[in-house]
This record gives sequence, structure tokens and C-alpha cells, in this order.
Amino acid sequence: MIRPSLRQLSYLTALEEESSFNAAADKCAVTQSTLSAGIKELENVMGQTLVVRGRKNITLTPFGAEVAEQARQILKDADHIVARARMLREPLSGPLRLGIIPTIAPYMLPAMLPALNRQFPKLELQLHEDLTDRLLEKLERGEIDLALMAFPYDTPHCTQKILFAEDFLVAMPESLATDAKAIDMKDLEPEKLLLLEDGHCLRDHALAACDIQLPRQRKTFSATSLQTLIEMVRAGMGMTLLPAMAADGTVLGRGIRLLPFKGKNPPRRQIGLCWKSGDARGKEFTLLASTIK
Amino acid sequence: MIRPSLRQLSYLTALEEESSFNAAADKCAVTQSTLSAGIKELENVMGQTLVVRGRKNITLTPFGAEVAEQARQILKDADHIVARARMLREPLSGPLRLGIIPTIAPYMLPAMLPALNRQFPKLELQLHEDLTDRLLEKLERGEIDLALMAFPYDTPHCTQKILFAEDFLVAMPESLATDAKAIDMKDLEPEKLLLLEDGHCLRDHALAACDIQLPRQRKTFSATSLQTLIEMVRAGMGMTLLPAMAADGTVLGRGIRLLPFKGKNPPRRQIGLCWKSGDARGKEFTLLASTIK
DNA sequence: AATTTACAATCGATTTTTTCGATTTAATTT
DNA sequence: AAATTAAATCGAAAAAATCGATTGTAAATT
Repeated sequence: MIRPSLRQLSYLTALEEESSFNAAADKCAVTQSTLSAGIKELENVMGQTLVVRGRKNITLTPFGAEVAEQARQILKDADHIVARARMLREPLSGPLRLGIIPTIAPYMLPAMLPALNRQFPKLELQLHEDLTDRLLEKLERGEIDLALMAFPYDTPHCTQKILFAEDFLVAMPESLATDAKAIDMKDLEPEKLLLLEDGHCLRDHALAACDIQLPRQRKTFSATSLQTLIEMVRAGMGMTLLPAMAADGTVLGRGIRLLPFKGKNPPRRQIGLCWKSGDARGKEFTLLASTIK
Repeated sequence: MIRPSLRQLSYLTALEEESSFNAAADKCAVTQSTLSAGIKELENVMGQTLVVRGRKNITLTPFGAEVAEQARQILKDADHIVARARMLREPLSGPLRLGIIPTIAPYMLPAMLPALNRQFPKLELQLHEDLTDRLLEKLERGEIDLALMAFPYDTPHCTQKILFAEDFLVAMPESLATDAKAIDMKDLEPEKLLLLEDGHCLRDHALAACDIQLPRQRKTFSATSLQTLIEMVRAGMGMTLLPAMAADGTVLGRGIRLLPFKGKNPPRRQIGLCWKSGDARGKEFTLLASTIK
């Protein structure tokens, strides 16, 4: 369907307000002939008379007034979205959909959100907590813009931005604790290891980092959050590997002993951001990365 | 403020729906390069990235989706008013503001409105009942499109269209009635004449038609409607001149005698339409006139 | 690793649209 | 009758939108 142009519509509203082609032309900063032709074309598009050309002062037909009113609404809407765009000129403002994996979210968000809000007050973050796989699917489908996750991870079509590396610690119940100040990777007993259920990257990262092969048949249980896992350790059901951010004494509470690994290259995972390679907002995302780090 | 064009906005909505520049270009019936340039220009106007160009499938940024949604609203509004214009292509459809004087309205409207509605079902009549002077002011100010009134009347800048002439009749209480079948203009007694208050053209038309000079000092009373005047006549307070359309026996009721004037040229008024001379809808108004007549 | 494929960006030419300045037309006003 | 005012019209110039062809670049395939 053929449509009037926004300019033509603005000519009509000006004409209604000024009741004069010349005055309306001034208001629109065009010549009278331009406005006259614009109105004429608008009447063509509409197939209706919109303006009653009287000698003294011109007025709109009832239908012309209808069009003018609708035109005002349309122009207001158009200006509104442009104004909003102007508001969002500065980097990291406006809506941004950030995915975060469950083994990061509860530990980084409390510090991160206030800091981001301070530095980028116009940023409108929407958080999506999910497993890495599903975050990558959402990235692929354009349902989120950015993912905060753990590496290494194969992320096809995505750009990775590593923020920092994070050591793993061993958490064991005090009942099993020795005097040792640190633990050797070789001393870990796989059969005593409690882990998150399948699908959590933390499980794979911890195992890979410590070079552990799990026994085929293990008693199955599924911890769906680190907090649950910790409670299982506290209850003496075994030991686990915790990323440093989750191994905060004040968070852990009593009954759990934390041990670092021995040596200069302790097992660790990396924390970083990930976004679709072609995204024109890469610069902004890098800026966000430097703020988080 | 610089605005996006409706075309650019439609490119964006197509792009969101198709997730592909090529497919969206097809949908918009333009080439891919045209659509690409349009989107780019839209991003320029907005000063924001709207589209994430992935290799496989492209997606909109959160703000891009915001713009697309607003764009759909805007386009829908624009199309709506165009569609309405199309609906109103036929003559005498859509809104029309018709002024009518009080000495015509109650007598012509009951027959007129159903007839108009039958012949022009899409006509959206808005009625404005007022005195001739004020109707002409409203015409001048463009507050009404057309006036149904009595002539002769000086109507500057307006086109008159006489519909028909209408005789005056004398209405008198039965108490004053004689056996005469008709009355002579010369026999009217001005001091017994009851008239509408000043401002009603019927008053002037009646007096002029009968060539009557009113006595200077008259007992003042003001009838604001013909119906009131008729009741005053019925009560024996005097006689009056009624236009034929108001002198319907079934309307008058008992106690009133109606007399026509003698001769071939009885006093009369004319009924007609009147609109601003420049109005491009003159043809339609003439068509309306022929329907009323 | 090299090749092919797919898709959007870009470029230059062309067409279309918009705009302007000047003139004309028509109705008031002086 | 002349001057004034305001809108319509006309032709030229400027701006824009569009197209077809080409280029560039990830991703997929060989």
C-alpha cells in the first residue's frame, strides 16, 4: 500500500496549526511552493480533499482534521523513538541481555551490578541465568547479546574475551581434614569427589583441570547448585572442588576445610565474556569486560 | 528533529521478520543493496546499531527490536488513515458538519436524516443547530462545512444553493377566527403579531415578506422556539406567521386556525444550503442539495 | 589448506523525488 | 483602477533512492 511520507504529514499538521500555507511553510522551513505541492500530493495519496482553500484563511475538512490528528500521533511516535535513540548515544546504555552461568552468577553479580550501575547508569541489563550450552544457543538465536561464562569452551561463531583465571580449591568436611596446608592433585580420590550434575561446565572444568578420570559406575546424585554441593560436603558425604569465588569463608560457614593445591600451576578455570563474532558492539562489550575485570 | 522515513522503518520490520537482508529485500520488492543502504541510513539517524550481522542469520539488537516494534505501530497507524481515506472515496461519505437553523431543524430533519442515511450510508453527519448569524461565523471559521438555512440572507464568501420556496401561513387562536378561507396581507394587525426573539431569521423574513413595520414600543416577550410561539397563540395571546413546514395540522393540535394568504404571490421564505465559496467539495454539496430537495 | 558458497557491503550510474525561485492567478483592499 | 495578499503552477536544480555489478568475508566444503 502506498503511504504518505512523514514530511507530508508534518506539512498538514503545520497547516492546521497556522491556517496559512505561507506561515506553515515558514514553520516547516520550506518554501510555500514546496508545502503547497506536498499537501497536494498528500491529498492525491488520500484521494480526498483535506484542505478548504478559502481566500482569507484556510481550514481543514473534517477528514483532513482526522488525518492531521492521526499524523500528530504518528510524528510523535517517530520522534519518540529517535529521542530514545539519542538518549542512548553513549556506550553501554540501553537494553543489553546478559547470560550468566549458575556457577558464576551468585558470586560475581553482587559486586558487579552496583559497579556497572555506577559506571553505566543508562545500561538496562536483562539477566539470563542458564547453562553454558543453552547460553550459546541463545547467543546464536540472538536471544541474548553477551554471555559471562567459564573457559575453556568451544564457542563457534563467537568472540571470547577472557577476564581472569580462577584457582580451584578443595573443600572437605572437617571430619576428613588433615594438618596439610595444601593438597596435591595426585592425592585426590575420585570416588570421594562430589560434583554438580551433568551439563554444568564447572564439573568438566574441575575434572579436566585435575586430570581426573571418573570411575564408570558412580553412585548418582545430582547437585544443581554449588550451594547444595557445599551442604553435601558439610554433611560429610565427600569432598569437592570449588572455584575461588565460591570458596569464601564467610559464605561457607563452619564444618568445612578449604585447601589450595600445591605447586605453581594449580588447577583453574577462566572467566570471560563471549559474544557473536560479527556484533558491531564488540567495542562496547570490551569496555564492559574491562569494567568487570 | 531529523526523522527516519517510513520506508526505512518498513525495511527494519521486514528485516526482523525475515532475518535476512536478501529475503527482506524481496519482501519489500527492492534490491538487497537498497535495503542494505536503507538500514544503514536508519542506523545513522538513530545513532545506534540496530542489526547484528551474523554470517548465518542476522538478528536485531535489543534497541533495534524496540525500534522495529515502534515502527510497526507507526506503519499501522499510517496505513490505517490511508485505508480510511480509501473507504471514503465515494462522494458524501465520512464526516460532514452540517449547521441548521432552529426554525428548520425540527421540521426537516425527521424526513431528511433517514433519506440521507439510505442514500449515503457512509455519511457521518454532525449536526450543529444555531442561529443563521452564528452558523455563518462557524462556516467562516471552518467549524462547520455546510449550513441549511433560510434565504434571502447576505452570506459573504459563501455559495448559496436554494432548494425550494416555502409559503408563510397565519396561525391564530380559534377564538379570533373568522369564516375567511384566506387572509390579506394588509389585514394583518402588527400589534397582535407574536414573533420569535431577535436573532431568528424567521422573524425578519416574516416581517419583510409581509412588508410590516413593527410599532416602536411593543410589549416584549421572547419565544425561543416555534413550538413555544404556537403555544402562546393557542393561549390566545395573539397570532403569528408560520412557515408551511411548521404548520402541519397534526403537529399544531387543537385550538389553532391556519389561514393561507390571498393572491398569487403570498409571503414566503426560501430554504437552501450555504458553504464557503472555495470549498473543493462543492460538487458533493450540490449532490446533497438535490437529495434534500 | 584451498576452494566454494552465501550473504551483506560497497560502488557508480540512473532514475525519481524533492525543493526552490520565479511567475501566474485570483480575490481583496486601497 | 492599482496595489496587495496568498496560493497554485512551472521549470530548473539539487538531493535521494534505487539498481546492477562488484567486492569482501565468514563459514562450509573439498
